Amino acid sequence: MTSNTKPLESNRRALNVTGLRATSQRALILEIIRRGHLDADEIYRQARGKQPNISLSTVYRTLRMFKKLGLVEELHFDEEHHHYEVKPSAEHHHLVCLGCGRVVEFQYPLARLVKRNVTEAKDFEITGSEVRMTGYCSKCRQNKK
Amino acid sequence: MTSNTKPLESNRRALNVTGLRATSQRALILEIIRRGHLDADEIYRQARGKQPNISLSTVYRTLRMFKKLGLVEELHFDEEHHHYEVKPSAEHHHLVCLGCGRVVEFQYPLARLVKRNVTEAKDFEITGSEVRMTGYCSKCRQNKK
DNA sequence: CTCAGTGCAAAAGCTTTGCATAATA
DNA sequence: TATTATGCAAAGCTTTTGCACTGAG
Repeated sequence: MTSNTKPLESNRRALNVTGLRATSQRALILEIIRRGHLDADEIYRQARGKQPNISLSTVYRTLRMFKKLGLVEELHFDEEHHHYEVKPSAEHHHLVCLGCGRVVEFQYPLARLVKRNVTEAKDFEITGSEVRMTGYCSKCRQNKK
Repeated sequence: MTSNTKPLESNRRALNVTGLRATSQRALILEIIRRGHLDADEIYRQARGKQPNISLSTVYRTLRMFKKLGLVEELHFDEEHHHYEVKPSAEHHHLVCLGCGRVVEFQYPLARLVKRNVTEAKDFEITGSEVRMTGYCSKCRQNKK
């Protein structure tokens, strides 16, 4: 492994902060997740491009680890696989196009709004929210016509 | 109170409308889903109480079928299993307590609100939404103290 | 009588785990 | 050096599928 990149270095530092050992696998996986919403297998495939020996178990173990540490978030875009993304600082949500599969993120303080306006939520401490709205983007609607 | 007039019978009729054959298994499964959010295995277990020969495959096949027909909706309360509920007429959402696992439903026109206020959603045709907010109910917060 | 639907067993995913080896602090 | 993390293979779950049989229409 000679081809080094800067982002991996900063990921290493991010890992050190957590008290975990900063292995090349973890730095690499974190780097890959930063690039988008991926499921375990896609992460594995991309990771093998840089580190051919990496194993799927490591990917899963690392993902579970990151999730527990709050470094990444697990999403449910489709019914099959979990997807992961680095945990964003601000509450944000997803629009998923059923036509092309594109995922659009948007920010909106829905949790706060729900807490304010929904009786059932008033005595509930909301710590996380996953909002996934599905439908069709303008392009796909045009194509269907 | 509730019409004890053979719910299975009315489910049969609901099935006939769809063009499917109204088997006893399908009527039973639909009846069980009406009673709450359950995953495939729980549905299977309950179904076997009434029909000991029913198979897990039938449960899965039926669930997939119902989902395709829009009779039931698939939810993702935990990371492990899919849960199902009969498709509600009004848009509604879920609060999931991470302490006791209780699921509270609430109604609020979030899709409309998002469509109105979120730029990214303006040219998006929203056909469905799954909103799942997690946290701790008042009881569990007290217990933690 | 026909063919969609079922039960059973086997297969196919996705994810986790046990254990010996390798790498980090 | 003392552990922690990894790779590999095997096991564990949930879900799907092939096939002969059953039952609804």
